[in-house]
Amino acid sequence: MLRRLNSAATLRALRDGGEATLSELAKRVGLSRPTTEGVLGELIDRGLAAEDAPRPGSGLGRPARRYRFRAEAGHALGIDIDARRVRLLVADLTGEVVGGHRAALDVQAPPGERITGVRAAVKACLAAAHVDRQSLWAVAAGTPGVVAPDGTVTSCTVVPGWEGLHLARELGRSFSCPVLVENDANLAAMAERWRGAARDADDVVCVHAALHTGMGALIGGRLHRGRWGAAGEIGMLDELGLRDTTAALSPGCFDEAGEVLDAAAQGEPEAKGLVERLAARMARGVAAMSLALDPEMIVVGGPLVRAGSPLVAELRRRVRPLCLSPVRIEGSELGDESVGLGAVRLALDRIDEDLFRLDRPSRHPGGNETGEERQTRPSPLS
Amino acid sequence: MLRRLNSAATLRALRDGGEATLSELAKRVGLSRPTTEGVLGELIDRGLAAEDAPRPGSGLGRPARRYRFRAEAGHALGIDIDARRVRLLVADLTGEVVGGHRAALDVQAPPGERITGVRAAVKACLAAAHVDRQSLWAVAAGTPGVVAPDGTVTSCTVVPGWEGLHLARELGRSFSCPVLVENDANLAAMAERWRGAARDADDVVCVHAALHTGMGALIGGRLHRGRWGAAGEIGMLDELGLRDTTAALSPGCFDEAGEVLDAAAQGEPEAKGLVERLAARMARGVAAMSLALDPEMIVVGGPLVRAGSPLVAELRRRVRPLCLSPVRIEGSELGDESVGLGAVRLALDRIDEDLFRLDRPSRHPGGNETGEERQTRPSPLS
DNA sequence: GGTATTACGCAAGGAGCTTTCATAAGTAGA
DNA sequence: TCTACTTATGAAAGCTCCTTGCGTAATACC
Repeated sequence: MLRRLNSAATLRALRDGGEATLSELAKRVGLSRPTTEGVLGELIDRGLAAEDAPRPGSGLGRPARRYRFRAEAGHALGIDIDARRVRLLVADLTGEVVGGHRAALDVQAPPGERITGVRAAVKACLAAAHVDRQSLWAVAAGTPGVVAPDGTVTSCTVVPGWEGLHLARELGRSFSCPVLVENDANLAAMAERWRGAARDADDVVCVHAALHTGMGALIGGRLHRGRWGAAGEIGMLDELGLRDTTAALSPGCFDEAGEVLDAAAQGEPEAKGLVERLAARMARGVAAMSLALDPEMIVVGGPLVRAGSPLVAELRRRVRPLCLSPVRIEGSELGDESVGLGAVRLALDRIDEDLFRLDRPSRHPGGNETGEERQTRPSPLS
Repeated sequence: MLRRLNSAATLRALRDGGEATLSELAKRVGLSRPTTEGVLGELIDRGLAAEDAPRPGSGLGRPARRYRFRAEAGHALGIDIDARRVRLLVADLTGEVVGGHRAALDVQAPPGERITGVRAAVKACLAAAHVDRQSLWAVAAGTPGVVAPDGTVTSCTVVPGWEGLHLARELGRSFSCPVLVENDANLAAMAERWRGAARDADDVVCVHAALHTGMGALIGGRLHRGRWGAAGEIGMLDELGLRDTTAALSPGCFDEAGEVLDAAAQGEPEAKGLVERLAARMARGVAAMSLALDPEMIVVGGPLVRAGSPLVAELRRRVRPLCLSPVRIEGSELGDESVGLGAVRLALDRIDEDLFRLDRPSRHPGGNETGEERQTRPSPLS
């Protein structure tokens, strides 16, 4: 009944507002103290809250007992898989990153081998962070390409053999918690809104400039995947200049492109010219997305963005005249962690969904699922 | 408290499920009969429910008292203003259209005169439908051009002098209820999802083919306006072929374009060729939107769409190969009522927002507002 | 006209939240 | 060191709202 509601509200207040005394918490939630006390007892039983040592000398009167959200009760794992490497981040329930790991992958390796590499990296990551596998409540992975709602990679040009793989199911074998798979640009967008340049924007587009430039969009603060997970792939239209973006810098070799970027960031004129031409080429694609969605801001990230690179400034200069609205355009500050961070955020969102659902308050979120289920609105019972 | 919740749930069940007896309603909502009884009494006091005559002979036992949603308690008015005419639709609280009206407007008339014309049309419409002005609980108007969140027309190429007008405020003077203003393509999208071709789709794009072709998008079943109300204006990019779409059929004259459309619908070869060429030109723009959003379906409507016109079929043929996903493309079935119907739906949504909000159950939704307020999530109190 | 059936209305019971009051556990000052 | 003040705790009483259960009312069928 309505105990659920108050329980969820209290949990949220405790987590988002940080450690608090009973009275503080009661005021924060808007409930009476005895009720809050009861709810807290329940939360402690479920392992989601814990009592801290009281702090003496912090004021007049009897010292209040202090309670905190037990962030270490569970963890979220974010995985960023691309053609050449895998990056992992583990975070506790507040989103505090408690460990990470990275490992190289062979570009030409077949999918099975690639998955094996990911599994090994996960093992190493969890060991290093001293996080028990049972303590993982959700896992999310980002990959280049289009990811269908059920977690299958339906289209991917940059990872050989990746297409058609039911990645969510494959990864799911390693875990006993929900495993989500998502397009990398989409995750980058989530990361930018969570901890990046788009922190207070509800409608965000994230340009993920890489081999092929994809984009992710957050609408109303929520990820927009599209019916088949293909939202943001506007770069498929040739005339918009988002295809083979790396090749525009250096036809053929990826590392060479990196050198061009570094040189441009240092001001080397010829390299700068190349990057500026790339920006000019990409501008129509970014503008098309901006006109389609009219976002509050656009964050430009991905491997092709280096600190001090002229790419962002040049894009800003070229895109804005094409738009109707005064959209903000900023470079990413998250570097190459954006996708991994976004994956963590996605996993945390999945955990929250379980934690705050009103129909079934479980101590430990549900079992293994190899896909995403449709959102269902809670029943309006008493 | 939680009475509000049950009250709202009961109201919704009564409205969406139709007339019912007490026990039926209780079962529908999941509450006990006495509780439902109490809630219903409250709803009757608020004028939102009424008791019907019992139906004798409809079964064994004592005849049950029957209750119904009082749809006539309030009304929603939808206004469709374009360069040449204004169309109005009035509906009751269930969305049943109870009246309509249309009037011509002078294309060259200054905004003041245009507004006066609209006011007169509203008066005529309400009189014909026998709807009292006080009975209007919300009004929505659609117009070509970009409409800012506060109801100002910030950009409009087809209605002279329209740009910069605070249309929501101007129209608001005539009413004592909330007045919303929205882009016509956006409203068309809402109409298509409500009563048109996109009835069961959550992510919908509506192509509104007119002088300038704009698009509206529904994401997750909700209208996506964008930060400045400019979402869908992807046609501003020249290379996408959505600009001056009418001119492509007949440079100069609007009526002539209509003749071309009629001729094409009847199979006249030369006209058909013109329309097909137009579709080919528009295909990239529609595909761009489809790639950007990956909608479940695209509905093609607007003045340039006639029954039997080759435009829709040709667009379908040209757009789908450019997309990654198997998007459905259908022609509108709503004709020239789509914008007006969408306006009614928007007004009804505004009414629902008041009717089902949990913090303040008012008999009569709030006073005059000349803009849209930001959505605020209900407080999580007990 | 009697009986079976279904709905209504009232009363009792229970869950959950709030208010209130006495008590406990500290700090500040004499 | 003792007293007064302040603030938190714990238990009890009271309120609201929902539910269950029972007796009564109104109709159809035989």
